Amino acid sequence: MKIEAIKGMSDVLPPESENWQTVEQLAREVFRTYDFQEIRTPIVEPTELFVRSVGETTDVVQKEMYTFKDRKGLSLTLRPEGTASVVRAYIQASLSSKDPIAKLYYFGPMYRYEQPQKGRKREFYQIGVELLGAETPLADAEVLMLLEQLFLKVGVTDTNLEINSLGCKNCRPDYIKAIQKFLKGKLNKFCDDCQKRSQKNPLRILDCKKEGCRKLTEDIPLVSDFWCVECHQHFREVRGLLLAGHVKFKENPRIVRGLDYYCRTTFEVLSDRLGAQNAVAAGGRYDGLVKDLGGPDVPGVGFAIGMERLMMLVSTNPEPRTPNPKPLIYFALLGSEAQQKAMSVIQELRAKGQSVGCAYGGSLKSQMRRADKLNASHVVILGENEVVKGIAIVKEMETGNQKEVLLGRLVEELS
RNA sequence: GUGGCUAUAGUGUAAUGGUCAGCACAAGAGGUUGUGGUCCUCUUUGUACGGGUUCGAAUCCCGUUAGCCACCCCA
Repeated sequence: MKIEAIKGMSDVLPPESENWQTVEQLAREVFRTYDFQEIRTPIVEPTELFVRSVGETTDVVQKEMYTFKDRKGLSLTLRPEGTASVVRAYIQASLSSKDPIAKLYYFGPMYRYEQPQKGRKREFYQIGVELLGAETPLADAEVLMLLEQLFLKVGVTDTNLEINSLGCKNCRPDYIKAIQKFLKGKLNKFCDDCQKRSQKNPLRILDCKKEGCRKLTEDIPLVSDFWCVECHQHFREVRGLLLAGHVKFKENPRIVRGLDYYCRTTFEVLSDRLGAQNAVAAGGRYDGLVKDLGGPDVPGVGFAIGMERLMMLVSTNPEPRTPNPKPLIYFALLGSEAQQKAMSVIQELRAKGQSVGCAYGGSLKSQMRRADKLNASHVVILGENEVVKGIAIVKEMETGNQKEVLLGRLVEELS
């Protein structure tokens, strides 16, 4: 009976894990240049947090959360997204009273109980950014500029940024009413899903993929016609700033987000190399959220990048085979006496930062074969003969040259 | 939650219902005293799981699980 990872969850093995590290490192570098700082929050939170932030009627809350009771009967949930936790932490630590602006980023796993498919796992990693405390369009623009920079930095250049504004508390209700009015009388012509959407979240009808529904909504009223003066102004300024910052984007009045807390600016980064789940990053503004969760009335804007999806775009770049040897020194050891003699040398080299491997047994031939497989730059051969003479043989693998070195001089020779 | 496709060593793949499930790569051990890559020899590892049909099942049927793809939805 084999034990395997559960459905929708997978291991990131070497050498792929190295690629993850590289991307994460580049991301951290970008965050630093934008003066964002890392926040780490628990993976498990009270269920209530997500119900209240993401929204009771959303699919994420209704059917996708990993929710369970702890030993005292408290309802806990594995976080399905990052923003709620960050906002919770922001409120809990009273960050707003220490600094009116908080610029935070995170990196970690999220959990959603969904049917896995291309680019979608039940456990998936996100890189996220939250900028709290700034209502100005400049904040939206800065976050989007950061996002673009990050993609450029990791070498992904064939994605498209699409933006929209969902309006705010004041003007969105009018828009929803308009949609419902538009649907009246012809709802039965829409697909089953859209009929359900008209009740639950009428905005979603806008991004139905079915051709029939698409046709029917060709002349549906657009949000832009319902923006209040402030939303209009806000969105115009965001666009202006993006243009000034040379960020390429497309306006898409049909972008609708599935999480309730979004308002005003929303955006998605799309790729046609990802299959049906074509968004590699998405986000937007969430001005009422902090207050809704019991904090001060602080605005916010942020995004999350799907790490697995990003890696799909990154790793398809052809990587050149590098035959260059690694700076790895491999110790071929024959006999227990040789092993003993090698210990202090190995320890010293590693302490100096040198990467060192050693054979755990086998013939010299197999040890050499292994050194070659590991792509070691040098092999130190230490057998019974060498121990007697108080020396070791140092072989440079690329040239095949080798020389005898006194044991006492080994560290010096190799570092 | 729904639908379609799939499941044979670590990986990629063969095998009309009928010998011991074959091949390649990978991995490991050797190739006259203790020296890597090429080459040669040998070795390890497999029909996802559970039922059924049959004289006989990798092969046909049912169920389960997992993977892939899509819907819903989302990063």
